[in-house]
Amino acid sequence: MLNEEEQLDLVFRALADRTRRGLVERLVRGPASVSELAAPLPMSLAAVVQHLRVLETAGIVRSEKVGRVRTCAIAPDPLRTGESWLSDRRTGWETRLDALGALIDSPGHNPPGQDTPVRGPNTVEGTPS
Amino acid sequence: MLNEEEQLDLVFRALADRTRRGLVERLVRGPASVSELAAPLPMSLAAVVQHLRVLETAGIVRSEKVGRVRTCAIAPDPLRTGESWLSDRRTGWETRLDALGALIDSPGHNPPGQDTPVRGPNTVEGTPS
DNA sequence: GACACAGTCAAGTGGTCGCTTGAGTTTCGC
DNA sequence: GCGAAACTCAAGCGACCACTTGACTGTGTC
Repeated sequence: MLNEEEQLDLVFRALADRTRRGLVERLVRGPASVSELAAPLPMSLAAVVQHLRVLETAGIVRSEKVGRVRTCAIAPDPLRTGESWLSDRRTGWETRLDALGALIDSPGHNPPGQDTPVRGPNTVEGTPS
Repeated sequence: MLNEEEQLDLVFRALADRTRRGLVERLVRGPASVSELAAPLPMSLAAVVQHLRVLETAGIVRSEKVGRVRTCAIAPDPLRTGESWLSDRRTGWETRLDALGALIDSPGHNPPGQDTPVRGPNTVEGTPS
């Protein structure tokens, strides 16, 4: 069990690497063995295994060994976690902007120009006494 | 100008850190100065500035200096980029699963059991001769 | 003009990352 | 049984990361 912050740490960190995103893109098209995943990549098999371990620790990939072959597949839940974090922040920002727009459109209000630095209604929000 | 892969590298790397995600969450609620952002955090101001630089390099934050105060704000486009990458992979995986489900449901088909290792219809996709 | 505020810059440090190499181990096909 | 295939493990290495400290620069206030 790991909380949401740890989960996000692992997921975003895992996806911050191009090789690992490539592995995810490949696995989205269907499961594959470690050797199949490593074949097109310009690095050692051991390196690919390490990348897979990062993805598996993040929960993005799960794998199962049968005989001498380890088969890997996507587990999409962590992707959803990252996606909804991003979506929540973005929509939060958009609704704030909308509210700000409504405020500016209200009659008798003097809207700031483009030369004015960007400032919200709650600039000193977290400021202590 | 930087291509999508570089953009994703920077965005996911920037969001892989808890402190930086915290800065984003704060900035979603409205713009703030560097000192305001640093005040509640248990680290030096210089460290916060470094985090902000990472976010700004990723394009997630933009900032403007007026007088001696630098005011930071969210720029949501990179968040969208990350969000849609995640969404595309996830939906890609889901549609593949749907197709697989339809295949299994088709009459006369012998579906694999739970004890069978996970395998798609295209396991040997990238395998060379 | 003196002083403090808000930030900037540069150097340094311990830790982690991505990758390699080399030496196992287990399993499959003959 | 024997050799090849498919990993697995561990050590090592250069680069990068998060953070600190200390010196410095521009800006507002008295």
